[in-house]
Amino acid sequence: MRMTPQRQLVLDALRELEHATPEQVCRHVQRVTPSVNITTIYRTLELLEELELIRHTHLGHGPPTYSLHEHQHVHLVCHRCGRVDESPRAVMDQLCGTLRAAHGFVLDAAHLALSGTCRDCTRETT
Amino acid sequence: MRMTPQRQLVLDALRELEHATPEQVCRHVQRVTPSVNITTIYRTLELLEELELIRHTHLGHGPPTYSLHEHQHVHLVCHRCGRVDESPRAVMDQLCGTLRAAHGFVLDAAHLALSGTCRDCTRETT
DNA sequence: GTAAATGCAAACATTTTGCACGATT
DNA sequence: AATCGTGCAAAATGTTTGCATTTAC
Repeated sequence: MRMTPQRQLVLDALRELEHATPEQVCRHVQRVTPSVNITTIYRTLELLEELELIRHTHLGHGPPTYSLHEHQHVHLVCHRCGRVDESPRAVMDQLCGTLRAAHGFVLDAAHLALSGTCRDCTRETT
Repeated sequence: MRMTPQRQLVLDALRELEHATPEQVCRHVQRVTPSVNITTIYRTLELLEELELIRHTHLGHGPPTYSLHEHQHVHLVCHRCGRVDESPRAVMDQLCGTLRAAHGFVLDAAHLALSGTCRDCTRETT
């Protein structure tokens, strides 16, 4: 496989943005090289994910967000304001064990976000 | 607000299907009344959700799935075979407390699914 | 009768595919 | 030269909107 400029640009973008949708990666890449097509972004993200250099997370509504593979954490999405907070993977350890025991289900804590109401929005409600 | 046949049909569909995407609801409804348009399905689902009669869950890829509001549980989605398992809400209780203490984040356990590898797929890998 | 709800067509957003052209080895 | 990667256009998918018509109250 070849390390083309486009592929390097996508990796650089994710390193800088930490996590981003395909659209956001595209805009970031196009600031440096405007000719890069969004199709290439999609194909590159897919490829880099197969190589396990990156991974994607579903935050709920809207497109998935991609990040470097080592950038592992649990995402907490507020369904009122949309804010995305992060928590260390370890908060899921106990749940992880429970699900494995009860269902044989091996949890991938980082792939899906958790949804709820963030501190600020909770305060506003009361 | 009016209880139209279409709205009743959507509720009936969700009662029978337990959880379903807008597309699946539409197909189910159209078996009885083929004239119902998918636009109406979308609008009805949105309305019924505002009334808190139903809710939706993001299982990861693909469209959201809707279910009756009282039908609350945690969804476990296998990212290898796509199978969706269910677990009682209570398995999230401890995590729920941890997140509230650490982030002030009030978890909505049912809105997003958990992703991982199901028992069968885990067995196959080994 | 009136406001609300529906159906239809078209717009929209996101992602995927086919194919010809260009770059890399 | 052969293969792999890219850009472009078009298709596919999922969802939303505008508007005329119909329906429930």
